Amino acid sequence: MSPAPEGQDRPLRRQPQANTTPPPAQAGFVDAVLAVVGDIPAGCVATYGDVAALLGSRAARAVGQVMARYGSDVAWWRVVRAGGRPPPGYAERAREHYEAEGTPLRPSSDADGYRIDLASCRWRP
DNA sequence: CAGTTGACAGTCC
DNA sequence: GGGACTGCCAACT
Repeated sequence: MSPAPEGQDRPLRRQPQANTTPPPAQAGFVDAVLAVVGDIPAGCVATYGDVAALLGSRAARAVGQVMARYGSDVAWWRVVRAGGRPPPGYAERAREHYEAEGTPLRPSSDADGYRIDLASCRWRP
């Protein structure tokens, strides 16, 4: 196929926020992340990079920040890292949700003791 | 206003 | 197959 060597991807142009006076906190990025996470069906998971990509940004880390602060109101366990690994420190809590929702897990020798089978349950918009 | 942080991803060795 | 560095973006101090 075409090599498409175009290095200039211009993926960007985040949605303009008409709101110049953010009341509680600019819910622009936050609301977007929570909305995407809320769209993930039970039994499926998405990576931080996927969520960020849906927002039109590569800010995978920013997504994690939102989850850390506002994730308490969403299914944060449905958002995992690349490689199908749950967030460090939350592996046990996430595992409870995965088993409850029927998310395909795979045994692992990692400290977490398990891994998410992204190949089978990676959510795709 | 500038620097630091942070539940990451992707590539290179 | 695993480890280290860099890049990216948004919020916090």
